[in-house]
Amino acid sequence: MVVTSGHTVAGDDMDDANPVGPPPKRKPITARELARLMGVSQSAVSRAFTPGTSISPQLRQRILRAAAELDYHPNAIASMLSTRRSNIAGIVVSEMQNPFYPTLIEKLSRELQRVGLQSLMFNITRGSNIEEQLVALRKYNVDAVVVVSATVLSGASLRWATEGRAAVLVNRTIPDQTLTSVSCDNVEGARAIADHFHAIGRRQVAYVGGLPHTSTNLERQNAFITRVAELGMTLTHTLSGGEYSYEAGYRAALEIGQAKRTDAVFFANDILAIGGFDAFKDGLGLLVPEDIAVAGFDDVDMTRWPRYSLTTFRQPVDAIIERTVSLIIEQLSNEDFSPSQNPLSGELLIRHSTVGGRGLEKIGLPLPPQEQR
Amino acid sequence: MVVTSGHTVAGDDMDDANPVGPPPKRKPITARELARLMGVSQSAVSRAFTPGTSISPQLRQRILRAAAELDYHPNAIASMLSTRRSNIAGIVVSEMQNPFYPTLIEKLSRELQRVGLQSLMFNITRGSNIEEQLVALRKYNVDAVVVVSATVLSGASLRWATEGRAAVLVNRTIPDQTLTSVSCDNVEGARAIADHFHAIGRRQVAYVGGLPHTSTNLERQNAFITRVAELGMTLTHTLSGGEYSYEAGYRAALEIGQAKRTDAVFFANDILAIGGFDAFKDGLGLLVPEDIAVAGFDDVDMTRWPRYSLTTFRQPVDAIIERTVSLIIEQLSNEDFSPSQNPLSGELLIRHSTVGGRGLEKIGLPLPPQEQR
DNA sequence: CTCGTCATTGCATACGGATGCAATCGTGGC
DNA sequence: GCCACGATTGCATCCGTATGCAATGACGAG
Repeated sequence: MVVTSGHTVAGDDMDDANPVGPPPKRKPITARELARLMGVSQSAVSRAFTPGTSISPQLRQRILRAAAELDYHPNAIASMLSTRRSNIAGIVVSEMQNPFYPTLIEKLSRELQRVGLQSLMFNITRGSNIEEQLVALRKYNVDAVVVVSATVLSGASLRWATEGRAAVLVNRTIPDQTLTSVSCDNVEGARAIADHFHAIGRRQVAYVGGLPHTSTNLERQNAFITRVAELGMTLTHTLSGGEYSYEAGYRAALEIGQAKRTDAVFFANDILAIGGFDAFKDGLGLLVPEDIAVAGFDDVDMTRWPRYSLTTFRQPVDAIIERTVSLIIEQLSNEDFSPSQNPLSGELLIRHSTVGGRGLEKIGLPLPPQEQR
Repeated sequence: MVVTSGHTVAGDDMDDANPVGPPPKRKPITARELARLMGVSQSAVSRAFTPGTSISPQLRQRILRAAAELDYHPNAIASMLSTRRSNIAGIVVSEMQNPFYPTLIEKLSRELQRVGLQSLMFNITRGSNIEEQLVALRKYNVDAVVVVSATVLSGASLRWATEGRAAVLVNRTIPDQTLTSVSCDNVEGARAIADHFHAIGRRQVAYVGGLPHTSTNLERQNAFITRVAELGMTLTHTLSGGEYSYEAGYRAALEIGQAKRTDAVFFANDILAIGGFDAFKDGLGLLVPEDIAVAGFDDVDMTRWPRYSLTTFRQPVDAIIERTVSLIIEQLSNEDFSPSQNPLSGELLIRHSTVGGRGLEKIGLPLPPQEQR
């Protein structure tokens, strides 16, 4: 048996001609090379870059300095393979017409980055094969999964996709509560809106929902209806916009406004509410809030625009993100971790769409001071 | 269990924030195990999952079936290490107040996913050490980088971060043009707005910019000013909002409106324009477009809301994304690829903020048919 | 019936770093 | 001056796949 180890560098010869250049680019320096150049072991290099390992401060410094000089950076892929930790969080999102979510995702991604997790986006599109898209989540071995997709995914899919890793559902739940979720307290919010309508003397109220089968929609709707009944108000309409869009809000508002027996409407989110607001004012010539009061949910930027000055229930975005990140960290470190549901308190923001000019004072520029960013 | 090693800890708080904790979870099945169970070689398993490899259809089927049964999926991390291809694109973003960008990023990420690239988000925050944040880009060995961050990053940083990999700058350029960029044709857009103002009889026009030193702002401003001069119109103001925000537009509009000698304003993006619109109407009681015409840039959703019906220059988002993705694919396959600048044509959308009710007919619902999505 | 060819499949090793364990070095105690 | 012990450092091996090359098998030509 011939053991021609080493020796012939490559099948160079003539068939070196490879027209296509599919594989690599200029190779970055590796830990081994750095080590060889410095006359130390590759282990030393590895340890120099790993906090809490056994290595003398001097050697570590020497290595770090040399690394900086030679532009060496540990290859994260290789680390992942040996440590079985990717330091990557998968963020599962789907179509978002609601500007609330891009904002949330950006902040979330920033926070995750701060604790050492990069965010890998997984866009789930309604049409295509969902299970198949989730396979990627598992293949990439992400340490954690944050699901910010209200729809599309079933509980079963989610359980499968997140099996064996840290996971948090944001603003959605699954019926059996086997997964940890963090959300705005929809019940609190919807009740607050109902209470507010009552407090300003409205008695004929309506609800306009968004995507029918989402937990956000159902929770807000049920809580609102319940509270409205408790307060002895009349529920004139319960509509579903079918989606969380401006047009859906506009359409629903036309229907409500034309019936002329409603004096306050709670839209399940701000975009719906803004569409409704425009329909009442421009489409039907009603006065807001005199003829009809309008409230939304989320507190997106636009609610603060003077045209709308929309009363809304602010989702505690920062708290949601903070809790999400800390729950993930906890799951990553605790062997035993049991799923929990985490509704977080929001805040009712009363603006001109429910309380006329007398009740609040417009300040020169669009934003009342306490709401300035 | 870990017995906290009293690590001397480099208090050198290079806050290498790493979520700590026991790495592993329940181990998924590997190719080797699958192979052993089936009595074939690990290579066979690998080949079964790699298109275009030498393996009989029968064996491939047998393996794929068994894999499905045992819930085996090739570990992407390990593949990356072997192939030196991560199939990941890094998307570099920074603070975005402009809703145009989240939308773009979502679509971009979806398209990249369609061609087999997952998107890893890199949020660059203005405050912190930028170079340090870019290191991650290199450590993760992303195959490609898409920069959608108008600001913050210098050309030098970008060149370093993207060195040796496919890269595309979206809606920004760097002076020396050593990197490929794809953007909306700002010059075309700004000229179109100027022409439009001229066509509707305006002669006293103003420009309101956003972030002063961004290429988008500079290009739009210069092209507008030039064209205005060519057409013999008077440029009454050239303001910089300082940022692309509603408030900045509002403020600038107050200043312009109070001077009472301007009859058309081009805002460098839609958010500025909407702020300006509200300032003119609510803040100053002017009529739009009768007293003053307002135009924006981007064509975000809100421009179509009936309240605003904002004339704007539509960025060819789909074309931008398509070109970006194809340029990336090209760079990934071509050894020699030279950077190019790719301005793409947009489209002037004339709406009511420049042409009164006579000129356009409002259709029942908010969106004129040809603009329905 | 024998040999060459092509199609499959297995074997061995590389990818770049992490880490258990052994080897080495420096020190203080006796 | 000798030995034990803790602090460092190096060695060898593993993480899970991909892939060049050799081995095996099937099949048609001569």
